[in-house]
Amino acid sequence: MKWTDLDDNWCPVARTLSLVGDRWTLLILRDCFLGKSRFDQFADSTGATRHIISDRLKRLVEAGILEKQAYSERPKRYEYVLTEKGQEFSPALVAFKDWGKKHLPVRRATQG
Amino acid sequence: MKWTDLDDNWCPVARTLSLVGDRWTLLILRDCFLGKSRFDQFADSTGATRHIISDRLKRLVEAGILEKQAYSERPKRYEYVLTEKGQEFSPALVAFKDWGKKHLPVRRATQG
DNA sequence: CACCCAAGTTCTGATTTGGAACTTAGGGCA
DNA sequence: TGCCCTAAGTTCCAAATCAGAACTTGGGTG
Repeated sequence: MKWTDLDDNWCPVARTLSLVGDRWTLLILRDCFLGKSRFDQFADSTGATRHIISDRLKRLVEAGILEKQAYSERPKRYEYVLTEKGQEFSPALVAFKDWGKKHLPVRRATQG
Repeated sequence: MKWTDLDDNWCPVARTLSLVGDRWTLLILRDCFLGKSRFDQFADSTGATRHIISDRLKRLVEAGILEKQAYSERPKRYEYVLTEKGQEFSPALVAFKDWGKKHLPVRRATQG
């Protein structure tokens, strides 16, 4: 079964997972909620390869969760910002955060 | 970067994702909240291969999110039930459900 | 004995990922 | 003009993961 085969599943959880059901996608969304918006920020912050960042941003834009906006014209440069649909995803990340804080205490410091 | 390299990340969302940050793991947890508990139920319901189910159940048990309980002695048979730690993950799945219901209407019926 | 069940494990080929280098379209400055 | 810098990707190949099907284990049933 492929990733996107879940997009018409009867279950809304499964449909949601067909879009955001992977580590890197969710980390990118976390970064968006932390105010990050640029390609290199996502790459540095998540630790994913540029290849993955590129792919995931494409999916998120297609899904209408992020919007690609030019912030510079001559060198064309884009940033990615949450749409309203994307903003409304915050309860899920908050739930992840709360669960992680309670059940997965950090053992040693790492850079984010 | 590997899966489990996130388990000591400063961010609780990242640490949570190191355990449950994939499609199949989250679908298995959804099934648990729907009352399912057996290997074949997970395989049938999620559409993941038996290989994946086996691997994910192992991780979830190791992480203390599920507990393996024998429900038959002679043929030894096990089922998987949510621990309290697992139960407390429900807000995240509820958030996924709500978001999916609102933003990803189903287009055609599929079997779950 | 032949066939069925549940819970896995094993196998092989296909897909995805990781990591590093490269590209594109300029800007700064000597 | 030449050289290095930035930001946003793309490309390459080897390594890891996955899909799908078959097989295994330890019984039970007719």
